[in-house]
Amino acid sequence: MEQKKFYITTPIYYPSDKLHIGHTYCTVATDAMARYKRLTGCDVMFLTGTDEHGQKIEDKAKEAGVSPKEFVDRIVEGPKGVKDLWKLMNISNDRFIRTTDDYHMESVQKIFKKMYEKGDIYKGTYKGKYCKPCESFWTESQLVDGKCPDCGREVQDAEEEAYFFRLSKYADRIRDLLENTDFLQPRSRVNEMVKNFIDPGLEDLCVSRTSFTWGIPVDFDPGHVVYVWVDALFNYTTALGFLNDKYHDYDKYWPADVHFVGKEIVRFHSIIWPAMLMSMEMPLPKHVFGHGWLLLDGGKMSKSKGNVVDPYILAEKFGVDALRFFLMRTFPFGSDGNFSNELLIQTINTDLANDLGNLVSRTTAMAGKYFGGKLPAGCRTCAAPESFDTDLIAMASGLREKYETAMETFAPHKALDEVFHVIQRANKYIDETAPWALAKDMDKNGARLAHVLYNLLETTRICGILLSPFMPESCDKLFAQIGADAGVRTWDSAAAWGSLPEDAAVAKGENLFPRIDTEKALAELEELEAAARKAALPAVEVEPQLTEKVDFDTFCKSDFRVVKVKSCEAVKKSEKLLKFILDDGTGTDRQILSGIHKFYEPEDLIGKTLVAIVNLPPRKMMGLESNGMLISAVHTEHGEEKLHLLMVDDAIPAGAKLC
RNA sequence: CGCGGAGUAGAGCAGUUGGUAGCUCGUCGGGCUCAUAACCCGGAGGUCGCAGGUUCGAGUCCUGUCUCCGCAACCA
Repeated sequence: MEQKKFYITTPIYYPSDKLHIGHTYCTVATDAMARYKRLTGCDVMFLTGTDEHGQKIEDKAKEAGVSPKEFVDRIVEGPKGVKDLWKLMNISNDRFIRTTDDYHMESVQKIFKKMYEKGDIYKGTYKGKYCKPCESFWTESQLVDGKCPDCGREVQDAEEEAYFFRLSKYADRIRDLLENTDFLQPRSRVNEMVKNFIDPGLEDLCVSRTSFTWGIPVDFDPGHVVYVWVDALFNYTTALGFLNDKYHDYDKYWPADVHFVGKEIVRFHSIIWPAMLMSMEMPLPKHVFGHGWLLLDGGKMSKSKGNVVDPYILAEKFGVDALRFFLMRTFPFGSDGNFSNELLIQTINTDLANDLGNLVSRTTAMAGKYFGGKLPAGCRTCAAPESFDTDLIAMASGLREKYETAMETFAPHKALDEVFHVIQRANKYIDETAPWALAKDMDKNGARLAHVLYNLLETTRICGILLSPFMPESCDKLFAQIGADAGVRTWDSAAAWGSLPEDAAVAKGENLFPRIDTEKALAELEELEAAARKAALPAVEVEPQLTEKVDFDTFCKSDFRVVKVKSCEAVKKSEKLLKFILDDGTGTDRQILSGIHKFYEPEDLIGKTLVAIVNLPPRKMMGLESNGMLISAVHTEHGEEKLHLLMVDDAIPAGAKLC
């Protein structure tokens, strides 16, 4: 029998910033699906990647003072970059495409040309609003109060020459595809697409730009670069070797079985993408699934709100598998979900620690305690089963089918729900059978006890198999503890009750999922997140230099002198102020007050040689007179204010003038 | 009337084709002691946003209405 093919993709992410928990959600879901399909015996191709062109990245690179390529290289390949994150999350992608890869760029140029030659791409003018200072084009709808959304200045009508794709030509076929097939899922997204975009009429789509250069050049018309659509969407085919020689699996894997995408890009994948494929006379992907968003406090995550969740912190703190599991278990895949640290910890404690982890722990502990880790022969069968025996066995035996139904309809949360029903049933089974009571008379009940434990191990094994796409590492550990070797970790064996050998070597190991102290963990998380926010702020910031000039005479009127600290103490009832008595070389003590207690302890400053301006008019602070001001250097580090008093060589005598 | 989604026990959420309202946490009481102070059983707590309608019967279909959220050319 020929092996079934399964081709699945994530969106290619836009590396203008670090990726967050939302991207992780989508990629973990795709990974779980890919692993599930591999488990069932499919020949799987799992693709992810990055979409690296466009104005925004060009701008960001400029800001950072590097070339666009250097900029995206850092985010994609660099430490804690995209690839790093997927490695951390144990993502099993077979390929990773970057739209700046040579083979992809070459293919895109050919595709663009082909559509042009066919007449589906034509040259026209792109009308929009132009902001001269920002050098950027905006559409009417992007404007804020009719003004440039970036700088708030007036915009003017402008036109630029551009290529357009005849999207309108395919409107009827797209409508049919959406309304009369299960191409787009979940079904609720169909209405949204049809009513929003098809009903009002599809307009032709601008597919090239001249206003920026960071893109794939249109090879037959210098000055134009391919705008996002052709460049980004066709990655799903170029990564298989379509119109290039880098890979050779296009015929094998295309069309894709499913594209997993976020709901905000459903439009591109359910309207523009199939239309372009129709134009190219290529087969369409079988499904596009638009999953929901993770929300924070009911609103969406955004950089500007400063509420993005860092997957690195969570994975390091709670473990990769726990995080993967949480994302898939908690939120219905098609709709939005409310993310919170509390919910994450609660899910880990309830499902993983209390239910699954504890089930494995108590089962393996009893197998060890009562039978030395090896059940006696004959434990698989029971002459007179109780109703709860048959109940448990029936549930576990039928689990794979329910799980499969859920997975095939892209409902991983339901699949996991089914698994945990069985796990809960198994915990109940322990209470019903009370193995510790049986163990009191091994001669009489030994065989019965062995059977009970076998049933528990077997249930655990089946659950382990079905959980392995979600938590690969942890399930391996689980299998090792219950003595399930490779032969009984298979998809087939998940529906075959009794696959576990009677003499499997059971060995209680470390707790698979330790319980988490909620209060403590939340506090620590908050600290970590605060630290991360701080680290994200610029390392060092200094005040911009003044542009206004000061004439020399004015400057000379400021009398800067070297002074020595004779005494220094905190001013009573003041948080900030220090009172200095200084030797300024005149023979008379000078008193200066300075609000720097936050940075210095008074005793540390006695005897130091500082610089002060001495001809400022006297000023009262907290009832004390200050005659002058000590000179300090100030800057900001990670958003925190820093101050250093200007300290000079102690060899300089008090009163020396600075000029 | 731009489009879409959501409003269900104290909190967070499930509820394919209409048929006795469920889950997790919390709370109260009981059981057990193998286990990660975990596990098992039971109780209290909801007029399923509001108002109508269809139906023998509606959280589930229809109409109206209120509130919240998202989208409206590239934030998963």
